[in-house]
Amino acid sequence: MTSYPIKIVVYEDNPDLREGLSVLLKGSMGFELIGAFVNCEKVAEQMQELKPDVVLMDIDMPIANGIKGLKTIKQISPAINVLMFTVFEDNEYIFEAICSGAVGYLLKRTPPARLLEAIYDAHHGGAPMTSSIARKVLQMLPSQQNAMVKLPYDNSHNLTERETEILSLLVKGNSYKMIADKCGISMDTVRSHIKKIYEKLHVHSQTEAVAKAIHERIV
Amino acid sequence: MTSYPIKIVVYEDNPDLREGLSVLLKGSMGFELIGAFVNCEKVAEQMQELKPDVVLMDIDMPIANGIKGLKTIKQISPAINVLMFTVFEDNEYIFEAICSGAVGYLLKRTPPARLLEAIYDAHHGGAPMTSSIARKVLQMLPSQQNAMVKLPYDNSHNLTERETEILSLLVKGNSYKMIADKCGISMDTVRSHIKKIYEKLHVHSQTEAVAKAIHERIV
DNA sequence: AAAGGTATCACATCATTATGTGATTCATTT
DNA sequence: AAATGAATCACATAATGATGTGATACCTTT
Repeated sequence: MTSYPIKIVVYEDNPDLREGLSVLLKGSMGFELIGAFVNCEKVAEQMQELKPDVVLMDIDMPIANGIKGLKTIKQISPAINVLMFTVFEDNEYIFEAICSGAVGYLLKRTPPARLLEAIYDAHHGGAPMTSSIARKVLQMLPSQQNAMVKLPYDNSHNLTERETEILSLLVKGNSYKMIADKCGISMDTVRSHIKKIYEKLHVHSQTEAVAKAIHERIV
Repeated sequence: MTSYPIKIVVYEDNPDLREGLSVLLKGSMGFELIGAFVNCEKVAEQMQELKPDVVLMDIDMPIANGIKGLKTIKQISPAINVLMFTVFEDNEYIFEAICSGAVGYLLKRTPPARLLEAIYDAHHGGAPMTSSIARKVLQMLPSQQNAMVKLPYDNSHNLTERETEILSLLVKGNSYKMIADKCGISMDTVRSHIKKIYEKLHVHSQTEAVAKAIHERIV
């Protein structure tokens, strides 16, 4: 799954920067630059031919820009990890890039060592980004208020307190015996509670009850 | 808005670690530790009295845990930047912490220099987190846009296709027999797959496996 | 005082799950 | 050619779970 060295393709219209990246990657153990292009016009063919592990993608390029390139790549080979690489912390682009499957977002002023680290991380299942970008990403997430509002416990099934307690212990993976212990009651009582829970939830096994409990936010 | 030095409060039940953080912060220019506590029981009063800029919050503490503490803090003083600080990259907690307004998520094995950097970032509008946590956060984002772009399920447990399939059938409430039917294999084979799944997920019952599968977005 | 719901416990039985050991086939990697 | 891992099946046993039928005690609400 993870290969060594990491095969990298760069899209970057600035010749100096492209050259700089090329030198950096060539001089670094474990990284192999297998292609560097000025824009994304032929990204589809290039991906199919080169099969890189990681793509470093400038956003602001003439003719075919990086967001477009990203989308094309994720369409034809979703497994390739694309790192966006840009001068600006531009919210719009960040949002679009992340939603289109970019795995990270780096600024061009990232020091070389961090850049290599980021490429490594991207290849190994991480999503490298600066903390200020991360903050912007977090702002796209449901806020705490929303979360609060969206997460009331559902008790449309009219479970009693005890039943809810036992259900939540089930969700946490406790056996009947463990529940009996934790609640200080007999296993038979646990049984009878669980029987009642099944009736109320209209299920016939622990598994179903647990799945329903989590999905419907009962516990 | 940004103050100097950065005033920090730590919640951490491990005395060694608490002491270590204390020494680190005292020895670092620009950082001032103004409080360190073993749990979040009195977090409300402490916040009102100390008014820190950044809180470093352990998650797994006895009596009053870090998620609870986080929620209390964001309720009474939303401006305080809370950094979660934990041993585990546990999806459940990450999701809850981020949705509750945590500004970052650090692992305890973060080297001291990075830790200071993270606190600095948190205070200056960033959201420091490791790239692997960032990846998990990305997975929480609505992957609107093309259905093509599917952010990958968490497969950090390295389940095979077949195992994932069977796990998802379990989550839907199927018994071994039903799974055997639907997959066209024998019950014994289902058993052996499930045994393997348990090993990989480090669980010992259907219930635990199902809970983990849902919480960690494995299926 | 009666009725209804909750929480508790017991006994019984059958079904399902968990765990161990072992084996075969196929494809991939070394 | 050998090693590895995935997927398949079999047999066996112990533990756990599902379901049924009662029963007692304690609250509320009627």
